[in-house]
Order: sequence, then structure tokens, then C-alpha cells
Amino acid sequence: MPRDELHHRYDPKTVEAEVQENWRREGLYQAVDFDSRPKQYVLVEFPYPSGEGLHVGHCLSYVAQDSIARWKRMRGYNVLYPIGWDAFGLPTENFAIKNKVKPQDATKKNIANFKRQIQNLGISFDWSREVNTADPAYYRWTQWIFLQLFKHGLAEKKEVPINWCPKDKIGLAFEEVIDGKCERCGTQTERRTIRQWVLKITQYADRLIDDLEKVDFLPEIKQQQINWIGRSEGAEVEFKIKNPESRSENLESSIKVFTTRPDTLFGATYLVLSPEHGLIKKLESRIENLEELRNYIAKASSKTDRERQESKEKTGVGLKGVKAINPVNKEEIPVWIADYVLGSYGTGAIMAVPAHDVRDNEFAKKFHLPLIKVIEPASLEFIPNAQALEAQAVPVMHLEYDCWIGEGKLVNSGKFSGMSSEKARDAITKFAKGEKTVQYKLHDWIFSRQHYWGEPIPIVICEKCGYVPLDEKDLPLELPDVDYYEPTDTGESPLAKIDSWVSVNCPKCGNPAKRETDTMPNWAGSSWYFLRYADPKNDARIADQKKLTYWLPVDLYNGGAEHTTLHLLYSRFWHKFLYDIKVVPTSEPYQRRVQHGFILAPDGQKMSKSRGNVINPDDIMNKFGADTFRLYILFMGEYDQTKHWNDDGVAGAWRFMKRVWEFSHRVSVVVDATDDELAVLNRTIKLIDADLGRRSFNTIVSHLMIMLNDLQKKSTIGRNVLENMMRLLAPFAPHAADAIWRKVLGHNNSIHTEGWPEADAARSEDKHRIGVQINGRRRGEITVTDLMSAAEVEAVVVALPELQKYLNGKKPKKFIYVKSRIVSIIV
RNA sequence: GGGCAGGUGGCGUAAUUGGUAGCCGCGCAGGACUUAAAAUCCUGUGGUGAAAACCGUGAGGGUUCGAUUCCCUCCCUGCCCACCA
Repeated sequence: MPRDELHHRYDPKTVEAEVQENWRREGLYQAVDFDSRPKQYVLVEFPYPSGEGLHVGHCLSYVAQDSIARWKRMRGYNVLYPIGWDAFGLPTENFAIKNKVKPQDATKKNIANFKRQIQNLGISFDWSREVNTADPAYYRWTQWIFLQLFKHGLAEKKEVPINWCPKDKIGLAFEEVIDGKCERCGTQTERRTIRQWVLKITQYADRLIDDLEKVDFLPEIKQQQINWIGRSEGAEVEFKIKNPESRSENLESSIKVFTTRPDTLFGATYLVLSPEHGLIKKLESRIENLEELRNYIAKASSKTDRERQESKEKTGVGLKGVKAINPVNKEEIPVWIADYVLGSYGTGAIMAVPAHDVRDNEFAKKFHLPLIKVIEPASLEFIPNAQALEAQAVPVMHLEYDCWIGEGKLVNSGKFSGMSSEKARDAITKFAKGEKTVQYKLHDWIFSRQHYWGEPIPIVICEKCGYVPLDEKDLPLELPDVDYYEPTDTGESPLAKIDSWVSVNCPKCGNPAKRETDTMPNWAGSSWYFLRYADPKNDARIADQKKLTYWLPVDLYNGGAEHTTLHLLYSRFWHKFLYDIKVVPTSEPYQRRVQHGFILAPDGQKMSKSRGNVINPDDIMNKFGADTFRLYILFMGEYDQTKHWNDDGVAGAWRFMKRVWEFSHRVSVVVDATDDELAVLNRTIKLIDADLGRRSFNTIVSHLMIMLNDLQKKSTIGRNVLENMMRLLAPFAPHAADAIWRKVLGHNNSIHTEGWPEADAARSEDKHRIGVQINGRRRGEITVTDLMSAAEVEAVVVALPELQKYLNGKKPKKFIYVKSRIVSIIV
């Protein structure tokens, strides 16, 4: 075979290996601290190095962010695009147990595999800043942050009901329980009460909502965080318990309820306590049906949350012999317990207003409790669908709205009757001596795990001194190397069995004491990892202040939607705390947050080993090369939408890469570009710039294809046009673009050190082919230039022979010309 | 039940967010090259129709010279949350 022809053949494996070797040698992608170029911090969520290797979903986000990082570099930014390993946590531990290896060894091996795959993909990570959460030099600072939280009263150990996964033998945070099942293994969780470390994220709830205004997150991400935190404003109102036997003050008790609708207080006809409510014990002596009540409570507490949710049928038991007094009208009302009231929200007790709350309404109907209507819709417009119903001649005012949950005008409410809901809320709260409060759905973050493979919590438990923090200079508290790391049934961490590690002297009083044996959850190390990238080897502090000030905030952060209420929220919380203690310079860690869509298997299912439908990136890269793979995952569909993998689709990207390669080797490069070539180039630059801004990666690939389609029949091409074509391709297919740049175009630098092409603003495409509509129908086409006036266009249009039969020689009634877009004529 | 995102050819999708609906790709059909196949290249490809033309963006209405895009009503799908008072 002649040498030329050999060259023309596209052999990605050889080309890519060679190009990657060049990059390594030239150290192209290192970020430079304090460089005078503007900084750009581009971040992807670091992976946990599983035994399965890289998922195509990882590839999608790394490739997309890589193209942004490369584009920004070409535009003159000092780009930080780092990577690391979220190595602690349950998945790695489970993998280790299953494969009978130590988690340390499994992690090491898996990281090597991930690294190889990522490097084959040609991602421009700055490998000099690699971090690993399981490295003592790293988790030293995770422990340090914990100590700061402890010292500021934001970490404490307390008895909490948790969701316990019997299979993984682990306590789970609320966020880790999906439909009552363990997020990791799908096992039905149980309720247990355990002493656990808890981080008080709820103290930051307001700021976590309010500061969303400062950042540029996708709206759905903001909304989801707001909903998750679930702030609701209302009032706490106290209901006194009537004491029939004794008037002595000290026997008097009361029930506090939380309500968002104090305006309905006159409609409160009974109270409901959650089964867990503490008052029940206190009132035992006067409850006449104690037996019945105890049975109900026992049944309710044995139910998992899941079981409670399964049936929405209301159940409950009235407290016979107990009456509460409605503070606004002094009416005596009954008290019930029912499991539709949650012990974990508000005060664990509610006032029931069956006329204006759907759940109370159902309950009241079932147990024949009274209903008092106290709100009337102020007008028709408050009734949903009122206009539609009226249109169907349904008499709206006669609709049965025996449960009107909207606002309106008060009735049956003493001196407040006639007032609007809005005004009455404050007025009645005051009148009832209630207190305006705010409640959150967000729970404090349960931070203990009874497992081996996590950061040890740097606390000593001393009989005399209580929980004593380790001295900061004794960090890191290293995880001991052990032979048995399987979780225990007792709910105790496996660390508890290692006496030599557990037994220490109290740092405060010196007496014998024991180490805390719980470890941190996998969300700990990932809550601050992006800070460490700014200064990964610092052993004096988490990172140098000046470096943090230079690099923060992260400019563009891409991650999975499944982390919105977990990692993203947790790390914002830690960051705000670190900001408060002046460790970080910004109040928010991430300026912009975007997310990618899931990639499913071709069968529309989640990829999994057991289903045998996993697409392995190695296979695709072996067959087609990294550039083809990169283009295809970007081209598959909308970036943030769920997509199905399609093997046939890869062929399109492969053919394109091949045509690029062969075209650039075949065509003769000449000095001057033709006008047509320049027009194509200019148009493509503009389109790609716009699409990079809105992360429309699929259309970028299509613009590149169109550009090649328009040029590929040429036998000669202007040097400038081919060079810029390669520059445009470089962020997306970085290997081929670099190889052509050096070998075909004869440069001795990497294309990734080049500038990004500028669109020529003066060269607007002056000619347009636009449609002509007559009475709203497309009847012809004309060519216009940007310079033509409406009158000039009209003159051309009315003279067009093919339009005469529609115009009938009449003068148009109306002539509309939208510049360079369309002509519309009414006759 | 609530929040969010969607519904466009056989399929993945595009449409400068009010201006020629279907770009790009897959698939399919026909052709070229080949002993043949693969690969590659060329042509065609929303539907009905011989054509003219008509129909067509989940359904129905509306606003407009003009609607995939805006408004109203409704249906369906996906994701997240869910007895949160």
C-alpha cells in the first residue's frame, strides 16, 4: 500500500495513544495558582471508584465538562479542571466483603482502573491535584472540620429514631431511604432508636434557601432544594387540658400545636396527637380507655414508615376523659391520637379543622366529629375551575365545598368574622396568645455509621468528661488496619472489637476512656473535596486562604440530579459553616450548577451487571476510539434528558470522524480561502459559540457535521479555514484535532494551546432565502439581502410570476416584511 | 395529592423562543464500485395524491397576517417528593 494511502486511513487507537503521550509530556492541563489570566473552575462530581469501572454516564458528564474546560482554555482562561476519588463508603465496603479483599486494596485497584479509563477518554484533568477521601492526609481535614462543627455546637450525639437497613447493617439518613427501602440495596428498612452523631443542618435551613438567590443553579435544582427544606411559616398555639378532678395549678398541662392556618382556629373542633407524643404518658391517670390506647400506640410504632404510608385510611383512638380548651372560644374539644400526625414534624400535635383541611375532614367524617365552617371563599375566582364549571352551567355557588382549603373571608369567628384570612392569621395568633414560628421538613443530618470503611470520628468518650474532642494536632486519627471489617448485627461498629484501638486515655482528664467507634458517612469527604483541589498537598490547613480566594467559587459544577438533596445540600451547609468560621472566602461554594441526564441501556432499563446490559466504555473505545465515543455521547440527545444507549447511533459519529480524517489528509491546503468557505466557517463559529453557552452539545456536533458536509467535496481549502475547523473540533474530538493540527497542518505546538476562533461580525450572511406567505399560506420564495427595505422587497414580491395567480392583480391589503425572516401578504 | 421536566417522521432529535416545521444522525429504498460481500460514495425518504394540491408538532378551543412556540380546558409519559398540619 502506498504510504499516502496509509496515512489517510483513520486509525484512532494509534493516533490517540500518540496524542495522549504528547499531552503527558507537555503537561498541558495543569492549572496555575495565581496566574494573571482570568480563572475558571470547572468541576465534575468525583466518582466513587467502584469495581464495575466507569459508567457511560460518568463519561457523558466528564466529556461535556471537558469540552467546556478546553473551550475556556482556548479562550484564554486559567482553567482548573480536577478529579479525585470518593473512596470511603458503603459501596466500596460491600465490594470488598463480597470479593474477600481489604477495602484499602480494592480501592487502590479500582482507582487504577478508573484512572486508566479516564485517561483513555482524553479528559483534560489536572492530575497533579488528584485527591482521595480515604487518604489519611485528606481525611485528617475531614476530621478537622468535624471537630470545628463539634466545638461550635453543630455536632452532638443523641438518641434518634433511625431507619435501619438489616441487610447492610447500617443506619441511614432520611435522605437515603427511598419508599421505605434502603437506597443502596432496596431492603425494607426498620425503625430503631440509636445514639447517633447528628449535624444540625436545620440551623442553616433559612440560609440554604435564601442564598439560592445568589447562585445560578438550574431552576429545578433550586426548587427541589427549597421543597426539600420545606420551610413553612405559621404559629404555635397552646391548648390547655381541662382538669375535671382538680383545680390545682401544678396538675395543669397543655398541648402545643403547629398550624399554618391560625385564621381557621375557630374551626378547630378537636386535637390530634401523634402516637409518639409525650403527653399521653403524662395523662395516663385520667384516660379511661388506656388499654385501647396502648394497643393502638403499640401497633403504630411497630409499623414502618412505609406501612404507615401504604394505607391512607385514617385510624385513631379518642382519649376518653380528656378535653382540651380552644383558646379562642373556650369550647371544650376532644383529643385523639392518630398516626396521620407525625411525631417528627412540628410539635407532633395538630389542631384539626375538618371544614378546611382534607385530612382532618376525612378523619372527622370517619369518626363523626363536628365540623364548623369558618372560611368562605371571598369570590368565585378562589374556586379552582370555577370558570370552566360555569361554562358547563354548573351552579358554582351551590357546589359542595364542605372542605374549602383555600383562603377567604372569616365567618363564625367571633369578632374576627368578616376579616380576610391574611389579616386574621396575625390577629388570631395574637388573640390566642400564640407565637409565630417557622417549621422545616428538613431533618438534622444523621452523621454516624456503624461501619469500618469511613473516617473515624475523632472523639473520646470519657465517663467523667463526656464527649471529648481529640487535639487537632493528633489528627489524623487513622483507621486501624484490621482483618475483620464486616458489620455486626448488634448495631455496633466493627471498630468496637479492636480493644487496642478503642482503649485510650481521656485527652482532658487522663483517665481510661474509649474512642468513639462510629465512622462518618460517605457524604463527609465529598462535602468539601472541591476546596482541597485548590491546594491538595497542604498539611497545615485544609487549603491555603490565598489559593482559595483565587479559585473560589466553583464556576461551573456538573452533577447528578440524585445528589440535589444530598451531596449538594450537605456541601453547601459545610461551606457556609466554614465561611462563618472564616476558613473559606465565599458564602456559597458553587456559582453555577448543571446536571446531566441518565443514560439507560438499549432496553430502556438501568444498566446493571445482573441484567447483563452494561455498555462498557472500554469496548466502545477499543472499537471506535475515544473521539468517536465522545462525539456520540454528546450527540445522543439533549444533555439533561434521559437517554437510551443505541449501538447503531455510534456509527454516525464514527463515519463523521473518519470523513474528517480522510478529508483533511486528502484536500490541498492553499493560502487563500474562498468566500463560500469563509461563510461556512463564520456561520459555524457563531452557532457553536451560542450552543456552548447553553450547553446544547448535540447541536454542536450537528453544526460540525454540517460544516464538513459543506466543505468535503472541495479539492482545495484555505489554510485558515481548515485550521479553524480543527480549532472548532478540538474541544470535542481533542485527539484527531491535535493530530491533524501537528501532522497535516505542520505545527509543532498542541492545538489545545491555540486560541479560539473569532466570528467575523462584519461578515453577516447578507443573502437569505426566505418564504413568501399569502393569506397565511406559503406560496413562494425570494432571496433578500439585509440591506433591502420593506418597499424594495414588496416591489420584488408583487412582480414574482408564480405569485400572480394568488394576487389576482389586486394590490395587497396588507404587506408584512420581517427583516431577513419572512414576507406575509394579505389580499 | 404536590413539585419539576416532557409529548414533533419508523427511531434519536432540530427549529435563531411568534416567522419557510422536520436541520443533523440512525434506519430504510434505489444506484455506483465489487466475482460477491463488507466498507465507501451518490440519490431519495413526514402522510395522502398521478399531479395540482391538501393534511400534519398529544386532543379541543382562543389570540395573531402568521403558533411546535403565547393564553384557556383536557389527556398522556418520565423524574423527584409525599398524611409535613
